[in-house]
Amino acid sequence: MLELDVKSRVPIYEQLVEKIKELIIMEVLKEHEQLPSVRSLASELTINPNTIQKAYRELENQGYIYSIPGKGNFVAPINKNKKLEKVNKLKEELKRLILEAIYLGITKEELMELYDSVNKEIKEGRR
Amino acid sequence: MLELDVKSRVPIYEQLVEKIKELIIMEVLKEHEQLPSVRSLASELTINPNTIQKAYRELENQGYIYSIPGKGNFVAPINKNKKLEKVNKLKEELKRLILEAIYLGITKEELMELYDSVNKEIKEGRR
Amino acid sequence: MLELDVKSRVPIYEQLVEKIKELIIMEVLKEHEQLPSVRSLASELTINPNTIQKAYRELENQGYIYSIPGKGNFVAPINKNKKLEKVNKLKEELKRLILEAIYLGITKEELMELYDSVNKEIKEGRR
Amino acid sequence: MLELDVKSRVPIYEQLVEKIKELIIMEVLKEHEQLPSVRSLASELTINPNTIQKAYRELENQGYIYSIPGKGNFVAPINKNKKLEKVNKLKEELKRLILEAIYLGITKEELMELYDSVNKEIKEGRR
DNA sequence: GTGGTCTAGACCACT
DNA sequence: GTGGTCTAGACCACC
Repeated sequence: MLELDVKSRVPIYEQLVEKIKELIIMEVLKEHEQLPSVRSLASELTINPNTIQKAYRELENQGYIYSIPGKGNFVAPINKNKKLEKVNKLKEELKRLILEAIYLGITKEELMELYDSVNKEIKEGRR
Repeated sequence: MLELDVKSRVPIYEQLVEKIKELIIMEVLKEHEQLPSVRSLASELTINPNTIQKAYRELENQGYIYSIPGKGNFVAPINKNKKLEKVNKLKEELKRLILEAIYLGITKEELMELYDSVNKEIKEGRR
Repeated sequence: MLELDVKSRVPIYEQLVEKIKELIIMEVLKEHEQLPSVRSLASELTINPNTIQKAYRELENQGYIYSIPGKGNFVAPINKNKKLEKVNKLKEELKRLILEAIYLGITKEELMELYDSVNKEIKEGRR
Repeated sequence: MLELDVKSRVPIYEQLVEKIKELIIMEVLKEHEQLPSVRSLASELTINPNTIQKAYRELENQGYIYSIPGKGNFVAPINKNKKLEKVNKLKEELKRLILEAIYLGITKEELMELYDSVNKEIKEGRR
C-alpha cells in the first residue's frame, strides 16, 4: 500500500506524509480511524521509527491527524477544507505543466486523449 | 527578470535552472544568444559566482546551453530528439497528475478550462 | 588504489570519475555497494570534500552511482540500454582511432596483437 | 582542410597543433614547405592571430616546424622519430580503449570488423 | 574579461 | 555521520 522510494531525492518522511494525506483525502482512511502504530509501521516498512514519528508529527501539524498520547494516532475529521486546498494545489501544478506542454507544442486534443487514457485505465482496474 | 527566493527549500541554483530553462523554451533567449557572464549575473543577483556556475553547468548537462571557456555561455540549438524525449517525459508527468486529479473528482471539463486559461495567459503575454 | 596526479592538466574530479568508472565497469565495485563517504575519501586523498562531491555528482549524472542523502553513495545497477549506448560510443571512438592508425601504417595484425596483449594483462590480473 | 570546433572543450590552439601535426606526419605538408602566414591563416579561419601564433610556437617547441624571422614558418625535416613517437602514443590510446571494450564484452572479431569497415571506407574514398 | 577548478569553512536536513 | 548547498577567495588557461 505504502510504496516508498528510498532512492528518491525527496525525504522518506515527506513521501510518507504525502501518501497518507492522499489516503485520507481519498477517504480510504476514514474519520477517527486509527493509524498503524509507529513501531508496527516502522517494522513493516523496515524504516527507522524516528522517521515515522516525524511524518506523524508533520501530519498532525497540518491537521490531517490527531494524536492521543498512550492510545495512538487517528484521522482528523475536518476533511472538506483540506480537500479543497489539495485540489487547488494540484490545479496549480497542472497549470505549470500545461504551460510547458503548450510551449512544447502539445495540443488540447492530446491533453484530452491523456485524460481519457488515464480514465480508461482506472475503469479497467489497472490502476 | 530572474526572481529568486533565497529562503525557499529548493536550492538557489535549481531555481535558476528552472527560470532560465523557461526563458529558453519560451524563446525569450534565442539560439546561440549569449547568457550573462557568471560574474555579472552573480553580482546582479548578489549571489556567489560558484552558485551561478553550478546552475550553468546543470543547464549544459541537460543540453539547454553550451559553454565556450574564455568566451561565455550560449543557448544551445533545439535538438529534435531532445525535444521528443522531453515531450514524452512531460506526458508521463501529466498522466500522473491527471490520475490524482481524477481521484480528487476533477472533471475533464475542468482540465479543459485549465488549458484554456493558461493558453489565454500566454496569448495576452502575461507569461 | 586511487592514484591521482594533482599536477596533471586534467582536473582532479575528472580523474576521480574515470578511475571510479573503471572500478565499476570491472566490477571491483559491485551493484548497490557503498562507496567511501565524501569526507572519508577526501581526508584519505588529502583533497577537498567539495572536489569529491563534484566527482560523485558527475558519476550520478552519468548513471554510474546513485546517492541517498544522509546515507551515502552507492553503485547503480547496470542498465542494459546504458550499456548498449556506451558500447556504441566506444565503437565510434575506436573507429576514429583506427582511422588514424591506418594512416600511420598500423596493420590489422598489430591491432590484433594489441588486443591480445591487453587481454593477457587482464587474465594475469595485472589490470 | 583545417576544421576546428569552437564549441569543443579542447582549446583552439591545441586543436590547430594536433591537426597540423597530423598533416606533417602524413606528409601532406612536406619537409621545408612553408606554412601559411599567421595573418592569412587567422583571417581564413576567422580566428584571433594570437591563437595561431601560439599554435605555431607550440609546434616549434615540439620540433615539428622551424621559424625564420621575417620569412615565415616551415616544416622541420626530422619526421622519423616524431612519427614513431606518434605511433606509440596512438597505440597507448588504443590499448586504453580496448581495455574498456573488453570489459564491455566486445570481442576480437568485432574489433576486426571495425578495422575492416574503416579500411573499406578509406579505399572507397569516403574518408 | 571569460569560464573552470580548487580550497576552506560553514550550515542544513535526513537517518 | 551522511550528502547537499552556499560563500569567499584564490589561481589558471584561453581569447
